[in-house]
Amino acid sequence: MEVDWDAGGIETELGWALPAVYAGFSRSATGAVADVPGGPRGYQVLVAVTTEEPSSQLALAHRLGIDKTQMTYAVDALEAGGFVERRPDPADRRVRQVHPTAAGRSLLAAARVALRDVEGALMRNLTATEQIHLRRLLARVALTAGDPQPCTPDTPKDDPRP
Amino acid sequence: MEVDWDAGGIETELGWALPAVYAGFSRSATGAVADVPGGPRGYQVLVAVTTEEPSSQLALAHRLGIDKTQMTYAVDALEAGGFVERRPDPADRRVRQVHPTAAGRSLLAAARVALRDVEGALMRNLTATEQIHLRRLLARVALTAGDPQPCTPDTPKDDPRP
DNA sequence: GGTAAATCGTCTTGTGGAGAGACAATCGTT
DNA sequence: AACGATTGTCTCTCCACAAGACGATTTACC
Repeated sequence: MEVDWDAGGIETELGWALPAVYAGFSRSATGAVADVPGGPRGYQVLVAVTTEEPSSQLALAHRLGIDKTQMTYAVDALEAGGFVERRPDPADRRVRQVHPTAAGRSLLAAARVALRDVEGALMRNLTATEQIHLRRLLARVALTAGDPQPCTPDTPKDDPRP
Repeated sequence: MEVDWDAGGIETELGWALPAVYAGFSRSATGAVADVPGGPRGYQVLVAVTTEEPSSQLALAHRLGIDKTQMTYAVDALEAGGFVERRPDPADRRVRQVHPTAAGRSLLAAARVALRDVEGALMRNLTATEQIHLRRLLARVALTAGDPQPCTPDTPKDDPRP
């Protein structure tokens, strides 16, 4: 179950490991958040609206990296289940602030627990410390992954081959 | 540019970081391997056939995690460009072994260099050591990510979502 | 030895999600 | 009050993906 890093096989490719991990996570996570209306998308919306200041659906969509048209469906599903509610912004009646309800907060707490179990199962051959490291490294990369190729002339050109 | 890990925001979710990193990588990598017929899929096939023993297309598809029908298209595109060739297996004439040509090996070498640059740009706010750590951790998780839920007796299996 | 079942690779077809565009409602500016 | 800009929703199209069918070939069984 070890990887030969000098052979240059398919395991050493980010283009193989990243989709593989993502596919495995999606498969498990979809079941873990099955109770959340809208599926994984609805879960993300629920996390954002409970941990951040209320903003417009458009800003929310841009932050979560999804299309604005899909945001409509996700909020529709959550609102139909009574987990969030749309409130017209008193300052700008075009925007609909999305607020979580008490049921939404409890649903999020339950889903979070189920998701943590799934994530632990996904990274089961990593130690607890390594899991934390992987989470932090991924989050830091994701922070700049959305920017479309900035011209960084000072990018270190050293060989990142393990 | 730092993450507040105690707030439980969206940045702390694997379900946010993983798709974000994967989307950023796909966007950049698609351009880096644009010269490879078949795109990213063709690149993966090229890596596999040059670093592993020749096997059937079906085994190759299962190893790369792609569908057998797509493997046909990928090999078709690579063969049309003269980068791989199908050889009938002398032991079993049903299977077609996929062998790389000299042009395929040089194309792979060039694409690998371009891909390493793209990957370095993606992880540009990580040190070289951290990049190596991330690669290894991802690869180790990916090794078991394909197995469908091996030993989690406390997870309810009653959710076959469509 | 002959026949039936199984396997590999290819082709055709259906399906689901994702994104672009249009449209009504609303705000800011002049 | 009039015009352009922005937000949220709806509709449409496109495309990647997978399931099934089919010919070619091998293996198992009688």
